[in-house]
Amino acid sequence: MQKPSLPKGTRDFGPDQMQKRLFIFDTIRRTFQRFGFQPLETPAMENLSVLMGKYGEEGDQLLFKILNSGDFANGLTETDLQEGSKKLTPKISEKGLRYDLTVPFARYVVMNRHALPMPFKRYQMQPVWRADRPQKGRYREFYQCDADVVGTDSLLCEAEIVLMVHEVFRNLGIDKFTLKINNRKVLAGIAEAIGAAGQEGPLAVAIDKLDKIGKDKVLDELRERGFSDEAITNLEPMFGISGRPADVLQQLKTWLTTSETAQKGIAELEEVWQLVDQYGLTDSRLELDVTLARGLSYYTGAIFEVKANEVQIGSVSGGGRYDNLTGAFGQPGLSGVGISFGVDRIYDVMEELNLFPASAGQGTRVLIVPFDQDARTVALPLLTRLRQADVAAEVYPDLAKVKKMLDYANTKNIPYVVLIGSDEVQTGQLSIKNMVTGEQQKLNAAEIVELVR
RNA sequence: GUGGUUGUAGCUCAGUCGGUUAGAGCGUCGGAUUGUGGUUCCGAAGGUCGUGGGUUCGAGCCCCAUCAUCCACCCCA
Repeated sequence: MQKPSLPKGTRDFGPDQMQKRLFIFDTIRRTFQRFGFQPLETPAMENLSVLMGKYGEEGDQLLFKILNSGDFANGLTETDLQEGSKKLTPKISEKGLRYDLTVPFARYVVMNRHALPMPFKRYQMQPVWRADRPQKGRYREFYQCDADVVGTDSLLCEAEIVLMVHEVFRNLGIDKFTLKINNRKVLAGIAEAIGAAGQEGPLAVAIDKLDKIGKDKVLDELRERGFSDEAITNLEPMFGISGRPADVLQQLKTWLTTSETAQKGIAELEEVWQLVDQYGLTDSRLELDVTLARGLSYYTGAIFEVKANEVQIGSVSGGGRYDNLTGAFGQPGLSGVGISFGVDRIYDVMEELNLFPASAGQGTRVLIVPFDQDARTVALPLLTRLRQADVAAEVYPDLAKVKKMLDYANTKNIPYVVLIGSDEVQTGQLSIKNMVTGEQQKLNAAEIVELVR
């Protein structure tokens, strides 16, 4: 006999967990729909040609690859084997599990471009897979809830993302969150201004860690990554920037006056702020963070990241604008912007902070307990009436001891139990017991439906 | 990919210096109670001590390997 087990980094979701997860999914879905996004699903697996090269070198390594079906080794030669896994992989694997929802979306848009309304707004809530090492808040299979708009570069979309983030987290009950925003053009501008044009990638990765490891170590890392002493000296003004968003933007403007790219990024950030204001967002959690970088290489404009303030667990949501994602699939010039909610981390946050409402765990409302065969003639019609009244109801299927049946109700947290024995069958007055208070009263079927609905 | 942590009952864990028959709580099942649960009382079942090797008169405990797990780094939701 073998012990059953689960692949590393994957999990089952039992009924209790699922009910809470569905609460999260439902909350997010309602917001997406309210903002005019339409549902989309794509296959779990994609051709590797679609996936490879979209997430940078690191991303390619984290892709789960699927071994070709059938005789995958057919036609392989000794030299193939000796050339190492990198050359061997494409010969034995042509499919992979999706790594995120944005790239499959871009593929879908390109394949269906003639049929889609433009701008096209879609939401998608599906699992994605990454082959990295699991740890707290990090799984190999996890769910993302994405909303993206393609076919417009209007900054209204960025503003709407800001609004959606606020709506979702407030509806979930996560009031203490921070929505950080930055713009890749500003980062590119900084690289330009310090004389390291085109190096914004490594620059961003390093300064992203500022609040974590401090200024000195960031500078060390930049040196290691090959930035010149001159560039590092030129970066100095960045560490002095502070104040309210408007002040920060003003300081950036002055500092980066020579970079056209930076000026554009700054102007975009200003406009997003202005638009959010016009939407009338109150008590905004939006913060400007010049050190925010984000990894995925395809972002070109705004970048977002959401953190839950009271829980140490990476970001719970992230996104940004990508100007040319569909370009890789032969359709350049289509700009898009999107946001992704990480359901699993949101779940962990809500669990840790005890934020799930009691209603998120509601299952069966009424359990009917017939004492004998005869009692079923009363039980089954009542069951139907309850269900017609939209009350979640079930009957205990076996003729067991009453204790056992009431235990069942307790384990499933069922608030009402209807007990039916010979007395009840004769009089039509059924015993209904409130499992929370322990109170029991006799009511007829119609009154019971009325009480519990 | 790098570093570390922990693996003992279904779950959470204890187990002294290496010593003879490996424990507790919770849960499960049965009974007290053949029409009343969640409280109480009584009883029972449940173990390849992750796996393989080694040291020893003797290993849950020490050593090596291996697998799994969790945590941190890299990176990310």
